[in-house]
Order: sequence, then C-alpha cells, then structure tokens
Amino acid sequence: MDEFFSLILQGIKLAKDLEPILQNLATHHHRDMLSKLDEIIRVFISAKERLINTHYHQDPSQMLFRELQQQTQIDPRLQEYWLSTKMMEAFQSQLTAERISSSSGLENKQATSGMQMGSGDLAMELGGRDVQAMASSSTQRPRRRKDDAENETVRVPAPRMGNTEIPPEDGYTWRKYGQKEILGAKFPRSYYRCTHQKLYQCPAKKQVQRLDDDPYTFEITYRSDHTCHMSATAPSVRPPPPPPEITQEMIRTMVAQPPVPWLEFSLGGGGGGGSSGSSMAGAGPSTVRYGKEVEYPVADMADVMFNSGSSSSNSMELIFTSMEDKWEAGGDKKN
DNA sequence: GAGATTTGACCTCA
DNA sequence: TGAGGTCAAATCTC
Repeated sequence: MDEFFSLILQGIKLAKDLEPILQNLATHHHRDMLSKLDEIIRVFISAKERLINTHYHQDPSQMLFRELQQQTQIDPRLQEYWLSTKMMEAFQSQLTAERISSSSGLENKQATSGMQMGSGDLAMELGGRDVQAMASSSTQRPRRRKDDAENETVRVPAPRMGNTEIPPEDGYTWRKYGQKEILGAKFPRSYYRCTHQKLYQCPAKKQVQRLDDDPYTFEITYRSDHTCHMSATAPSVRPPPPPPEITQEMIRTMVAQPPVPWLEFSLGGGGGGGSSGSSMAGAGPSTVRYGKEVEYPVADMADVMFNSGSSSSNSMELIFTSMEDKWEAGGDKKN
C-alpha cells in the first residue's frame, strides 16, 4: 500500500509539472508534453492496479482513510477535501466489484492462500492452465462452455450516467466479436476478446451479461489471461498519437474552459450532472468505439479531482499546494 | 483505408 | 436437438 500512495503522489506531482509546460507551450516541444502525459498515465495505471490487487475485498472507505492518515500525513485540509469529493465513490466503484468465482479450483486456491488475488494475478493463473489445456487438446477449434472451470466471474456496477451500455473499463482493450440472446435472460450477452489477439496471440476473452434483476450491474466472465502485455514489443501503455498542432488560441480556450469533455462524465451521484452523453461516459480507460481506440487512463482520477463540485482550479491548487508543502516538509524532516 | 461493431450463420457439446 | 460460443461478411466511424 505504501507503493500505491507513493504512486498517487508521484502522479499528482507529475501533473503539477505540466503546468509550466502548458503555460509556455509555444516554447516547449510537443514531445515534452507527450512524454509527461505518458509518464502520468503509467503512474496512475500502476497505482490503480496495485490498489485493485492489494485491497480488493476490504472496505475501501475505511481502508483509504486509514491509509491516508497513517502513511501520507497529508494536510488536514486535503484530507477534508479528499473525503468531500467523489474520490471515495470512485474507488468504491472500483473496489466493491463483487467477486463471485464460479471455479471450484479457484475457490480452493483462494481459501488455502487466505487471500483473494487481484484479477490480474488470478487471470495469470487461469492463463497458464488454459494454455496447457488448449495445447493438450485436439486440433479442433477450442470451444468452451459456460460451466467450464477455468473462468472467473465478477459483478461490476454499470455507469449510472452517460452510456450505460458499455461495461466499466478494466484496464485492458477489448474488441467485441459477438452478441447473443441468452435463453431466459432479458439482456443479450456480449462477447469480447483482447484487441491484441492477433498481434500477440493474446487469448484473453470476456463475456458481459447484464443482470436480469439489476440492469445496472454487469456480470463479467473472464477467460484466459492477457499475454499481450508480457510481450517485449507489446505496449503496456499505448503509444501516443502524433502531436497535434497546439496553438496559443487552443491553450487560451483550454484555460478558459477547464471542464474538457473527457472530464465531464461523472462516476455517478449529483455533482452537477457531468454526463456528456458520449460513448465514453463511464467507460474510463481503454474505451473502444467504432474503429478508433481512445484511452483516458487518468480520467477517473482527474474526474474526481476536477469535477468535485467546487471550483476546480481552487481544488487542484489546494491539492498541489498541500502536496508540495508536505513534500517539502517531509524533505526538511529527512534533511 | 484501417480497424472497430453488428448480426446472421455455423459449429460444438451437454 | 438446442443453447451457447464463434466466425465472418457487411457496415460503420474516424
């Protein structure tokens, strides 16, 4: 958990470092901005994965607050701000995904290990066995049934605003390859496979089924693990697009209108109704819609920071100021 | 044109 | 035999 918070702090610090670049973009090379953005994205993704893998089944609100108090010694004003925003709701959404394993093998493993694995670790285990099973099978096209042991089912809340048809992001990019009406189910089941299936022979797949009795909950069944990120050539974070021609006019527009579109979607609850109605709403990172892939890896974090209901600039200033003060204070203590 | 989704047809297995 | 999983052509978006 120490690493999680250091990653978060690192990400915020990096975001703060963007400020002078943004203000003097004309004198900076676009690559500076892009490399900074890349770095921020990587840090927040790492933090998210660490959080999910470490404290998946704990009470997130209690855990986060306790950790905040014990480990970061953040300015009380910041703690108050943190708790007053939707930060808790954001993490709650990520952490309370109800894990219901349909695999007896997995249950045994979890029981004996005394802890639950994160989806990545769990899928890693699945992937190993899956590859073996497929390698030992005949040359027939591998087909699986719903009651196959080697899968993992989770339930996640659907986005309450924006396009609720899209399941919440899970850190990977998926390509939909099928949809089918299921007998006795009100909603069709969607079939996804990893976007990098062809490029990296990634076997990962998932099925997304909306619950009959709770349309705002998705039941997602994962099969096999991602091997794409294990490839030396596979981008853990997708390469940035070519630098756009950013003009001073654009910068002025951005500064004058802080709530950029990808920050407008809300993770739910009031806060001024941030729904843009776009397909990316609630989808978070790795959202894929018709042709082009768009990633918003820091959107969740940025949303809760910027879209808190209070003055966004003041909020960010409070965070950065507090963080800097703390760091400087911490540095002074060490020195 | 590339790469995504849609959707009807096909295949496999219980 | 039928439900569930996948294929692949058509279509769509950027």
